[in-house]
Amino acid sequence: MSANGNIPYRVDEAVLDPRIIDPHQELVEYSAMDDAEIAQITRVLVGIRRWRESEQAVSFQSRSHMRLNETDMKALRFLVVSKNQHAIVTPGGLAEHLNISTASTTKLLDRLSAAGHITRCPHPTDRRALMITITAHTHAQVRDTVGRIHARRFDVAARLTPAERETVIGFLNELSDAASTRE
Amino acid sequence: MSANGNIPYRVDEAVLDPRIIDPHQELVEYSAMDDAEIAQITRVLVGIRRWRESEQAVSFQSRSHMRLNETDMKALRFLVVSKNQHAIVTPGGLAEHLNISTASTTKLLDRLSAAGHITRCPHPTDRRALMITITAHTHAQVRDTVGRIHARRFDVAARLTPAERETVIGFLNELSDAASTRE
DNA sequence: TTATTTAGGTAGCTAAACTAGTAAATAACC
DNA sequence: GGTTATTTACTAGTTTAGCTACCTAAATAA
Repeated sequence: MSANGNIPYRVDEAVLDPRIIDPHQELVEYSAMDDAEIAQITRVLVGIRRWRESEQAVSFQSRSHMRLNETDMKALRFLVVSKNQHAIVTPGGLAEHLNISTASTTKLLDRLSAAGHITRCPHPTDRRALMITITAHTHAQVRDTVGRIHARRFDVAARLTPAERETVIGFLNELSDAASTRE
Repeated sequence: MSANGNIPYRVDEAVLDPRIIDPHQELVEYSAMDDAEIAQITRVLVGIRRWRESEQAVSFQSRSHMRLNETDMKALRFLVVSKNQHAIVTPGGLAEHLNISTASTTKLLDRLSAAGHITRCPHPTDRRALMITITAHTHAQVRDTVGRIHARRFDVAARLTPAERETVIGFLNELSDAASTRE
């Protein structure tokens, strides 16, 4: 395991090294830096991990509250968004969005329909197709959940100064670029 | 749906409003702000979403490369981390970490064992229990993957100035706090 | 008008979770 | 010290949610 970019790294026997950087004992060495700087960078990485974990926890909570699996929840979110856009959702379109087969989508719609979350209606123009409509109650429920999360993020971003926002935007974009680069 | 914090929000009919804030047409109104500020905040939110998506993509890539499902990969990561900490992993401990039953863990270990990723060894002190050890090849492989991701994040954080890092740390921590607060 | 494609559904299969119950080892209690 | 309770991993059988293959009706292309 050698350097893969401009940072040499090592992730092993971390517990033997005084510069432990996160709760899971991963270690990145960067010899040109002093300990204080490494400690600060470590706090960034811990922040990333902590945020990811809290996001997962929130998503799990809302799903288990509505007794839905991940795909079914994703389907409902898609339906809410599509309704906002006045777009018609068909089983085929849903299958494409969720990356599952149309057969699995049939089962998914059976589940959501049985639970009273959606109804299958005739498509206004294509008599082969269906129009999936989310029920009023479920629409309000999902919209509220999504909106709450969104409002919280908005709130956090709103409290930053414009300059701080640019810093955060740059950081997030670099993280995304770094993650998607396969060298 | 009324205000839940200090930001009133609305997530509906977004397409009818000029201040659309993200690709999924969710909308947060904040009447005290001008459009430029809202646009900037929107870029923060888009950055968050984009990063999440790229993280998922990377995780999926590494899993499909090793032909593992999410739980199995999580198990291997846990084994690597535990090895770094010189901690013994038992099937029971693994079940607890993964939030699955011990029966499911037995099957999981069968899969990982058949693929040559782990071996079941006798526990050094408890003759009922097992000690799960990750094979050298798999250990190196997983460690490398995790290390690479980690190194990239480290690299991005390292390129920030100390002041920028504090901004990012504060932002991430506030996001985590906001997500985990259930009011 | 005929042939092909498209949309959604059915049937049956599989992976990976679950619950219930088992044998062996260990811990707790008189 | 011997009996009882608990813990550990496992087996067996069930459930959930995906898949492929195939079907019918409707729309579209030749």
